[in-house]
Amino acid sequence: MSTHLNPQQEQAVAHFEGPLLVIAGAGSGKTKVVTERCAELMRRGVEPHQILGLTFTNAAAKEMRERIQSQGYKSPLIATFHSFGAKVLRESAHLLGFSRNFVIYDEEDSLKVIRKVMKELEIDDKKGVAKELKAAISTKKNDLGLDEDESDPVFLLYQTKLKEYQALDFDDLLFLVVRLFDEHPDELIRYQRRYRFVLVDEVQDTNAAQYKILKYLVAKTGNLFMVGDPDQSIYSWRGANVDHILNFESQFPGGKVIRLEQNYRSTQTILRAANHLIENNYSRFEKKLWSELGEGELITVVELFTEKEEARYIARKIEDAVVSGVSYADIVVFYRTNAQSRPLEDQFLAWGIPYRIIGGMSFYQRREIKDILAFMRVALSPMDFVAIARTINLPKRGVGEATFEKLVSAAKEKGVTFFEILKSPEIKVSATAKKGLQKYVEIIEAIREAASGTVEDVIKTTLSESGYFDYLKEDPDSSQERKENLNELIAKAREFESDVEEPTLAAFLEELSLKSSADEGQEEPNSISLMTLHNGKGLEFNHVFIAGMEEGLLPHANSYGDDKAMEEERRLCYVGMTRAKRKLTLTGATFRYLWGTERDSRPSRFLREIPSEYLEKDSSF
DNA sequence: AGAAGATAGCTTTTT
DNA sequence: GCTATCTTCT
Repeated sequence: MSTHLNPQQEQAVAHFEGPLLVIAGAGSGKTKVVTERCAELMRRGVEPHQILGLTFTNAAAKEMRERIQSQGYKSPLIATFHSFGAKVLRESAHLLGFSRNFVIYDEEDSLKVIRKVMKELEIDDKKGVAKELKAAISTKKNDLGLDEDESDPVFLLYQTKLKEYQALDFDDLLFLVVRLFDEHPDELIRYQRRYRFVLVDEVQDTNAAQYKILKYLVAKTGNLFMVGDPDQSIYSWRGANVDHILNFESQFPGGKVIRLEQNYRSTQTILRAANHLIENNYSRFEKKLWSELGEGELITVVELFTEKEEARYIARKIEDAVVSGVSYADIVVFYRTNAQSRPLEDQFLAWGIPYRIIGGMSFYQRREIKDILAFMRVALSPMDFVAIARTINLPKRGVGEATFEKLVSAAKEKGVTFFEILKSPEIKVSATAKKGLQKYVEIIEAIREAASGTVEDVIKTTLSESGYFDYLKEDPDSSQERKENLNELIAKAREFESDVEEPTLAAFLEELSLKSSADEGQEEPNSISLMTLHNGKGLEFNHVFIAGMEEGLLPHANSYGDDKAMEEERRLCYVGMTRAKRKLTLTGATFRYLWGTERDSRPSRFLREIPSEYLEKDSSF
């Protein structure tokens, strides 16, 4: 075994069978322990295909795979929960009444289904209602909070429609796996036999459905290796439940707990400050992080006048750091809300500081990308009505909503597919609509034909057959940028073609639908990073700025009066602080434009919770 | 069917 | 103040 592990790490790596919970504090070498443990299992003769590693993000899964491979081992299956769910359901969804060619709906697609459901149930589609209903369904699925005889008409109709469209939403990728295991024990046994050892990263973020899947998978062997940190639980608003960690000992009697408390990332000053902050939380799993990396510099705290001043200050400090030899890539600016990026971007542009924004609007959510992907989806999954509705009149070819609805109900009545109706000679629609529909069928069939070739060809066929570039010219302001994005999509397809063993169109579409904005663009190497605190988890930087250390922002005003939410805000701040290796700077503004009006801001309570011995006020401006 | 005007939103969002 | 979506008008 490697000698570069500390005793606790070594103990975790050496663990063989039975349940183990590793409480891994920030910067305590968590990834190293997980990958070493995988390697150690294989050294002991466990085959790679007997191991399953589960993560929350594609990035984390990729990092683990690469680290295992770099040690000369074949990587086991390391997947996100959702892509694992998709994999299971591709094998077994027929048992639940779904084709194995189901499509995966993202938030936008699902919302369209909800709006359709609301229309049919005559629910007034006021602003935000659809989103609320979607969120309620999402919570139900993630919390496994469904009654035996679920009677919510919205939920029932929504699920019926998804099945009709042969589509699953993100939550179904977990929820239906649970249902599969509930209802088909023989299927469960297959997976239990396949994966003798299960590892989970960031277990503090698991929701009830994910936890149930874990418990199912290891029910026979108990070989569950969980790594997480309750102090970094920042997704409870998405259904994550820290109790899964806190109740580990009662859930897995005889399970072992190991704490990794030595931090290899931050200076003592930063770490002690973060420790003091988090100790203000009541519900915790007590642990004490320590570091040997020296005291280092004090944490700089500055209150500027406005958000513009704040951005200017940060820009100046970045330039100072760069002049003294720090590289741009070593610097990050965190904020609580995406809206805060605007003034920062303005200043960085003015100062010529190269930056990139992580998260935010995803490439794959852009309209032109979704349009083209929708065409391809229809070619592959002719029941995908969300994609059909999106493309049938794109570009405009005289097929309006009324015509579309007429056709849909006609198909339902006659019990034939939508495309059969389109081809049937007796459809009674206007002449223009008829012509348009004919054209549409031609487009889809051309794409379907191209689908036996490369993904790149399919995209090119889609673009030319649909006349999409001409359509883009209608809006000259945006056409150039959208065109570039589409070329980027072609480039990604090419990349996919060379990276993947079986680069089918279906595989391409699945990969894209499970990809997030944070997975993109590691390309620009020498630039600072801008991101929300949520997106910072798992990362580290030499210099960390946290902007907007103000009441109302961090902690966010929506957490006032809710102790649990307030503690999560504190953890969010803690996560941000513990990203810093050497230098941490906390900034805020006295006046801030928010929603169009200027508002007074008071410094964040979290600043007062950090002992002043670790802080220095900067008054050099 | 389509486009211009009106209105209500607005925290985070691994997938 | 910005912008995504809804309504209304042609």
